[in-house]
Amino acid sequence: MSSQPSGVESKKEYHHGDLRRQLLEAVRELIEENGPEGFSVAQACRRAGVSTAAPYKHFKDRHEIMRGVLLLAMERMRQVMQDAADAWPAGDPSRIVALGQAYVDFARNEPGMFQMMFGHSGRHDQSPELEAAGERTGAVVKIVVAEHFNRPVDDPVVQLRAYAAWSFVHGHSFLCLDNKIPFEMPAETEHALLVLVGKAILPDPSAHAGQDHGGG
Amino acid sequence: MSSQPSGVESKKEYHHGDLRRQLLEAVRELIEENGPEGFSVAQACRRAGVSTAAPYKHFKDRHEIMRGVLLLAMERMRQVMQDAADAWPAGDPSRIVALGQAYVDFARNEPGMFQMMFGHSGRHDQSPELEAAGERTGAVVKIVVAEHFNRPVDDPVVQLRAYAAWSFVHGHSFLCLDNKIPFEMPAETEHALLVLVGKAILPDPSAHAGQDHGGG
DNA sequence: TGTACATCAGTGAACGCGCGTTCACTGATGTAC
DNA sequence: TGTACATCAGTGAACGCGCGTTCACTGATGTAC
Repeated sequence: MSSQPSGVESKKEYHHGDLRRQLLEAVRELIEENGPEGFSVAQACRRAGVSTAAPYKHFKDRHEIMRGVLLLAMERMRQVMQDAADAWPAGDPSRIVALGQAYVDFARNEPGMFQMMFGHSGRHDQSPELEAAGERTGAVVKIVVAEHFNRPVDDPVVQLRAYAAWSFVHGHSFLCLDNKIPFEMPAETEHALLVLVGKAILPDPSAHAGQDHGGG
Repeated sequence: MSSQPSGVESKKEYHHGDLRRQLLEAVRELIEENGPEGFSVAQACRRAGVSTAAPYKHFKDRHEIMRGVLLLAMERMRQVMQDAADAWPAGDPSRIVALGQAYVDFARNEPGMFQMMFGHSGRHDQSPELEAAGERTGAVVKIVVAEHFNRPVDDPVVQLRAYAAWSFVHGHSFLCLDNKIPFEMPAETEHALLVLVGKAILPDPSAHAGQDHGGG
């Protein structure tokens, strides 16, 4: 912030001043427009208004750019999920629904990023930082589920149920993006679906205990 | 079959005789090895032992090759799902679990194809034929769920519950491929998970009626 | 059965393209004195 | 405050690469007579 240039945006300067951030943003835009894999360093340069050699002052190579983009996206996702959960008091079942809704909404708002983060992984650009960011996001879900069941976070029931819930919203997100939903689903139906599956996978623990919550 | 050459495999002939099929197989292999997007027409030609111009006697362009590959994959998927369901009598709850397991197994056995079919769609290669094949696959799920609830296939309850179940196995499949499962999951735990979620999303309709199965 | 010929399914060389990355360079900035 | 200079963040031209596709061609095959 303090090292920014004088603030005259339109004035073309030799030193860009904010190129790193602007390249990451350009790549993000390109991916949203053309899909994951649908970007090139050269395109991002054109968009940022610099030569194709400029990025190499800030990044080792193409993959390091991608890792930067993914890291920011993962942090955005964690943030919207955390905010959604925080909108309800701890222990309220609506917290879980809100969390799932935030996940699906993120996928819908940033489909390119979402597909990049989950549809291509393993193959491509990974880093310890990115993995840590992913775990921080996963932790948000686990903590909310742990509160729901009033059990520790590493309890097998919490682990399994949290994973089951995540799988569901994850799958639903992908199917949304792929236009694979075989019927009309307005927002209120989607909400009802999230409530229905939420109740099914994460039943109120106080209701009827003694079921097989088991983990193997 | 009947138009095959004399059967001498190693003999190099001017006319290949089975190039179309062999190109599709080469592309499938390349995608499994290098991931979706990780293939080129040229590589497939090398693998099939023909010049890079040869494919254009059988396909209009790259996209038509892709569509061919995807169509075969979708049909394989439908087949394994149908077979898994048919291994149990109609109405048996195990039918649904077997269907889900077949879905996940397909994703694990053909990760490249699975990601190609679902992780990149919309953007790329689609066709009415492919869409129809996808609907045939979806129909397998819907029919089994309809039998389970003893309701017509187009009943809203069937539609919603079938979709919920599909979302779950779909998400689980993706998370498996991405190595995102945050704990150990041996085969029996996975089976237990499928049973658990199956029961939750598709409860025995004869048990306690009158719940909100609703569709928004 | 033998021959003429249309058709089919290959070849191999070439094309233009956009890409990621490197290179020597240059202009602006920050700092020591 | 003014100047010398190291450093930093750009430029623009060039590179080699693999790609999808086209082209004129050629050799094998099937068929009519």
